[in-house]
Amino acid sequence: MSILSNANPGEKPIIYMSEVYAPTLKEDPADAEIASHRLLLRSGMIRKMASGVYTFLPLGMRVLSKVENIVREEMNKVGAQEIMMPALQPEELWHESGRWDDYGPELMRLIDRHDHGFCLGPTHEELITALVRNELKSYKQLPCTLYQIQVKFRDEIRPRFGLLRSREFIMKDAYSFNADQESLQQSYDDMSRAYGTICERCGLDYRPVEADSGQIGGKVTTEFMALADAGEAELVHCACGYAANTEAGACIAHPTVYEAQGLEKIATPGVHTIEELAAFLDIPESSTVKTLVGQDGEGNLVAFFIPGDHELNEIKVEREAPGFLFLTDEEMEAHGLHKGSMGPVGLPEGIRIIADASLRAVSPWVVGANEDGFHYVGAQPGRDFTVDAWADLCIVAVGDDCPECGAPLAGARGIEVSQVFQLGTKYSEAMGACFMAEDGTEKPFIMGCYGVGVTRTLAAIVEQHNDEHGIMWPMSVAPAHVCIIPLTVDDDEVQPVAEKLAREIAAIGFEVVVDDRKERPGVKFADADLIGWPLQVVVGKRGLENGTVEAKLRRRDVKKDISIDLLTELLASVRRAAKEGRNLRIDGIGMFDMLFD
RNA sequence: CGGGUUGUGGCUCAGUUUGGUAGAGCGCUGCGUUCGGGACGCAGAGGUCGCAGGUUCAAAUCCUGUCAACCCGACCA
Repeated sequence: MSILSNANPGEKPIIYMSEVYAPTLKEDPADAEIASHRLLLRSGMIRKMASGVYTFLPLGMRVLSKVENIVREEMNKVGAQEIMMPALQPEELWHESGRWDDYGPELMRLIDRHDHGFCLGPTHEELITALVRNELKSYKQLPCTLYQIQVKFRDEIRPRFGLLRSREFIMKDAYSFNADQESLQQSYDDMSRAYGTICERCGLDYRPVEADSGQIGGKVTTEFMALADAGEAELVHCACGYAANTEAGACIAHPTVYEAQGLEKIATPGVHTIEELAAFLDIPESSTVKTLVGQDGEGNLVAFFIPGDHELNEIKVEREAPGFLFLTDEEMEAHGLHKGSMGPVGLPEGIRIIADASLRAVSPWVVGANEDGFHYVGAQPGRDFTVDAWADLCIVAVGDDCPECGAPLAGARGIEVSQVFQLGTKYSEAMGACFMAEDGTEKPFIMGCYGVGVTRTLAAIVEQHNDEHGIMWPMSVAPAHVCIIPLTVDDDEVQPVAEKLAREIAAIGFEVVVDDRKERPGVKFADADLIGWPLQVVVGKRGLENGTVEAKLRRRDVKKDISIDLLTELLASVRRAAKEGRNLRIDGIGMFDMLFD
């Protein structure tokens, strides 16, 4: 596939910087911290209108369109059909799904003059389900996948990081309607593959990761994370390709064993935390066992046991004990529990004991003795106490075993640019969206939903492709491919050469801008680096004396004087080849790369 | 919603402690000199100092209230 996938064959119009509304900033805006926010503002691509609300200026708009088109092309390739639903959505549909009450304050609600309730859509499951329920009626019409690229609204608690977490953003959302689980899996796999391709075409270093399905519901889901320190998500990943969000990833800890002869109670004065216990015994925290007690939704007491060097994962806890809440200090007192020295041996009757699966292979344990200032070493499951259930309970940590290959996991931060879900029948059942199956029975659609944060993807690209001078756009999404910089614009030598080169390069399908502003060279160079054109071609009197121009590859930060004759010849041969219908592949910057090798 | 910080020309900030008629740099306009990595000189334009009250002869500065933005924590593409 060509990197220059958005280029149609034939000449492109040339863009003149003197006519472009692209106000660049010499200084960093005070309220921008991270690279993408800072550089998108400075390069004149976006402007803030309110907290978490941005305008796209012409250059930013060009990039946005390119990202959208990449998404659009990949969606069309897997047979999804583009539609456009309203951002303004009637309240009734949200009552049908139950989310008017469930979604919370993040839903932007409003009331029209007739006192009808509406919201600005944060997502479109309700609308799409309402759309198809009257018209998709037979299994013969399935599977069907629809998508749109549209603005979404979420009243974020705290908008931040520019486009990474905004209140109004562009999202591509797709919804598949399937007759059975097998078909859903097919749609899901197609989408996952398309999402990988989208990330690749956008030049992102990304990982598909195991994730939690959050508010949208459903069981099976994958997040696509662009690796970046500015990302809000923590993930673990492995050379074998496995990756997981730490919120949701399977955890295989390896607790270490502190050998003891038998159950032995030892005095541990002043010890209240795992850290203090490990220090007191001079053993690693991984050799201790942490006890956490709470009540499930039905009021039953539950005690969780996990390796001392790990944290309890609340999502996993919810699976084992729905409605689980930790006991307050007062409640612990009331149940005869001693904070800081709890353990499985001698727990009050009736407390259910659930232990992390990693502890199954470990015996004995170092635990609290349920007595202030005392702990047990050598506590043996089965002999000294009974574990009611074993489960995966911990937040996965760097160094834990990869569940796929067993190698130690590495840590990273990521930006969640997209996510695929298998929704199942949550919305189709709630909203009565059914079809007639082959066997003549009426069944609810099995649905999948698939989102790409388009504006977030744009920001993620900048996070991954920048240096101290500015942005380094990948060819595939750059606002234009080549910037010609005539160093003077009021003489009859430099400008005509710049014009001629611009036309020749545009003629073979590249997007060309000419920086014809009456600015000093330093200003043009600085702006070109800041905006991040993939290739710069500098035309100046000094070079013309030798018949050369200077070309600079932004991403490699290399400059080279190139003979104008040679360049013209090269461009002409590409043009000829195209005219003769020879399949000469113009793979973006690769063509220019060879000028530098 | 808790914790922290900040609101002063388009942008970045000083001035606030100790009240006394609003400053700098960048940007903008004009003229001139410059002209291969964010030039220089001269002359200009542009600010109810976030907003509302209060104290005072006098408030950017002190007091009260309020609004907004940003950063750190709990939600999410």
